[in-house]
Amino acid sequence: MMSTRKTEISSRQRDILKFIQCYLDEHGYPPAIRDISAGCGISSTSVAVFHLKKLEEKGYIRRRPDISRGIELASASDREEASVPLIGIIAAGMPVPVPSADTWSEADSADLIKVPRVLLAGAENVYALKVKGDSMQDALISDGDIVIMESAVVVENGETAAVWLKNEKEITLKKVFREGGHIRLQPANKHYPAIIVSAGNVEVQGKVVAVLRNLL
Amino acid sequence: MMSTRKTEISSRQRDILKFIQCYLDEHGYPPAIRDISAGCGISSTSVAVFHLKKLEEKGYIRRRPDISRGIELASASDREEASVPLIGIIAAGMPVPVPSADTWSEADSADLIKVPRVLLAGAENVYALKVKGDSMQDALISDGDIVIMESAVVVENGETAAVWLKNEKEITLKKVFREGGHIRLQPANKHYPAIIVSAGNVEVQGKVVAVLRNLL
DNA sequence: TAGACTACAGAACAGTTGTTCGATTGTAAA
DNA sequence: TTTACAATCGAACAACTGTTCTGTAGTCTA
Repeated sequence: MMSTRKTEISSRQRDILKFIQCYLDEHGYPPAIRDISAGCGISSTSVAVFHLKKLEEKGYIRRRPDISRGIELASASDREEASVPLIGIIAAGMPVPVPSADTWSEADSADLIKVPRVLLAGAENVYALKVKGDSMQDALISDGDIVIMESAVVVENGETAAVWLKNEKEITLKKVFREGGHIRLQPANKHYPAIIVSAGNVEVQGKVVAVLRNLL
Repeated sequence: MMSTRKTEISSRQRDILKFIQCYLDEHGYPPAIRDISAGCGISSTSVAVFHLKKLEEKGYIRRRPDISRGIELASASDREEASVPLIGIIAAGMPVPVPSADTWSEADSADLIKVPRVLLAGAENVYALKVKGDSMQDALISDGDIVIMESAVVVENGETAAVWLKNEKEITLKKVFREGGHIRLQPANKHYPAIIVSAGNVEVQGKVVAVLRNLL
């Protein structure tokens, strides 16, 4: 019963795990077994293999047999971020840019921004817009914010969307509720009033997935 | 003069570059030359080597000679995100958790969140807090938002900080301005009034670096 | 004490992988 | 046409690297 529990690892194993993370950070590719041995002061590759097996059993890493440097961290840091194209700006009196089919295939790395994948919650066909002006403070959105959008022309009740009001010729970010022929647009800031508009006056431009704000 | 300019790459080279990115995304380690050949429909490793040299000359990748899978992307996607410890919640009537010295050394991967490094703008000693309640809507911050903070006890004029008001026993996020003995706390939402407090009543808990909001 | 387990070392083997050389083809410039 | 160069193929070599085997040593438990 004194045996190590599944999630517990020895100090040597923690060393190795940390070394792998650092090496990956520094080089962009994983270390070879001999790199690990040397880096952790182990004088035999078999010892590294031994601990690597433990780490794999305990779920900290994954390995591909017979593949050089085929070590993956279970906390797969790479998979936890996505590249999203920044395709334009969003402001009150302006329709939002609409992503074209090849927005995502043409990797114009200049306009790609990194977003933690957890923020995306599995959404696909996402793109980013930079907010211009203070017209969306009722949506708790500030000038300079980055809004992550998902392509959509319909939204579920209660979801936040970028809505184009045809009559007013205005873009607004609000929670959308269908209510008997009319549509209620509810600001995120509860101190602001909801507005009721006719279904024909609204055009959903996309769902709001996330908001990034940089204060520095 | 018709020769390819430095930044231009052939379609084959773009293919290879894209393949490397995808492979890295999928596996967590770079492809071997033979993986590239197979993945791009090239039947000789020397052709891949040939194009890899071009890509390196043009600055798109870096290579380590004689190292298996020793390919680094110049756009170092890995270096573009940071892990930030999520150490607690922030709410109106509660002092914010203060990070201890070993908050950053003890990698409790459970409470680490990934943040694009561009959002950090070089800030160090950053930590994350989850916002509880709607008390900070004047700061354009919503219930459920993640606030990225930087340890600091002093702030420059105009910077946004988490401020503890001793008399009111309340946390608030505001822009801080020193104005002749007093301090003006300015909400991000311009429709809300600034408040003036005595210097002795404020205690800066940290700078606000960024805000993440997930609507889905 | 014997048995089981963890941790380590050294070495040999085999598979993976980077490198290099020679040869071929197509296009564009001299 | 000749020359130059980009792009390709095939094959062989050498280095890198993962795997495995044989030992040794220390600790804990029955």
